[in-house]
Amino acid sequence: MSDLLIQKIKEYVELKDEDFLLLEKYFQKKTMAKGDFLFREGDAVHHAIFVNSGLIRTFIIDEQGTEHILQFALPGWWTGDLGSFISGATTKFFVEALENSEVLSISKQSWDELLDKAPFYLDYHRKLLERGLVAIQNRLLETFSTDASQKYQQLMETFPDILQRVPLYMIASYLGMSRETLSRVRNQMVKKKTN
Amino acid sequence: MSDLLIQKIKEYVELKDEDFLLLEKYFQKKTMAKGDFLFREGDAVHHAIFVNSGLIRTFIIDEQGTEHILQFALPGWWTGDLGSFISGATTKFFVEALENSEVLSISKQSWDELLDKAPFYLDYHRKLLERGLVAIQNRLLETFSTDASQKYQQLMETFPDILQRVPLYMIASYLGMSRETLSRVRNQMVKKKTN
DNA sequence: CCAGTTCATTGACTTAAGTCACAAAATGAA
DNA sequence: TTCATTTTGTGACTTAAGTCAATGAACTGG
Repeated sequence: MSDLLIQKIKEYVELKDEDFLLLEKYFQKKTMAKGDFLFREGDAVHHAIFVNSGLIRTFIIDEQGTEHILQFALPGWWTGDLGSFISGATTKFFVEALENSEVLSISKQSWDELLDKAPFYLDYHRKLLERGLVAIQNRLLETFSTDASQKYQQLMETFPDILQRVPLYMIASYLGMSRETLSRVRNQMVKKKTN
Repeated sequence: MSDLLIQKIKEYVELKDEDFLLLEKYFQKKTMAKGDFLFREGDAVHHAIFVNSGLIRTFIIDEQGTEHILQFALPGWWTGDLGSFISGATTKFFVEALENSEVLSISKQSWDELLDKAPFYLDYHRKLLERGLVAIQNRLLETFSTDASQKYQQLMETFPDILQRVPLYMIASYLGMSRETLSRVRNQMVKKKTN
């Protein structure tokens, strides 16, 4: 079983020994090579995904053919498409491994069963949702109230590790700007520092 | 007790008669006149708010002094600041009644007790969070992939009622554009229709 | 270790949206 | 109704960011 998942759950709720024995049954380990897709636009999403190691991104492609990255999921994060997972509708997302990765996969059916049987899991899930909602709210407000340079600096502070691991054009996409703009922003910052 | 809250909960979970007797104890009715603030930046937020009637907005004011509206809460919606409510930190939000309104208020303490005692409420809350997270994700992706005109048209389709009830400069703020831009977008749409 | 791709940078130009200033409507309180 | 305030609309101009195109750097897989 994934020690990481157990560790993460413990950050939110109390876990007894028999509790994480229960978890074993529900999750399946899956390895992904860099470039593998977990699913693509149009797929039905019947699994929730927890990242054990590696790096996964979720993105959409809009009508103009432009990619927009919604999330970079590092170890300890959940990823996938919550909307499709709960509604059963086909997804608009692509989920791709940016590095060789290992994930835990749980089917919708198992998920519902687990929520039903394990109060601690329900509680964990709820707290995760609460924090997730707050985080994405903040991200939305940030897109409204900051310019390109501030967005980049903010990212550098909150997820410095991501900058080391993903190409800059993906960072730009995540921040909602063109790669050229990001390039210029970075350039400006270097100039200002050396002054 | 609020019939609306009960009705809303029933949209998500099964409710027995004794269940909504329980609810009575936890919520307090509060009336707000147009222009009243429920709380402001810097306040500690110890209550969650359910809108029974009227219209409430939540917004922040950024460093440049510009307002950014995060939400218009119509009857049946929850509002406030989830982040501060769960963490206890002071808020950056302003919550203001745009019309004379009636809300239900529940303290953090009661909230936790209710979640603990009433499994149906936990379930309702969880499902609400799930849908809320998906909705705000979609809003974020929309800000990345659409121009001013598309954003306005999208809003017209999803919340036509709001347009009747709030000044346009607030709509503009909600959509993340200046009031002048919104004015021009609307003007263009009229011209195109009459052609 | 080389060839071919992928990625980043830069300059020139375009464009969508913002800003400022003012005027015209609309609203609403006395 | 009237007067003051709030809200909306418009023109002129600015600006941040996008687009296009070309070049160079850096990986990477055989």
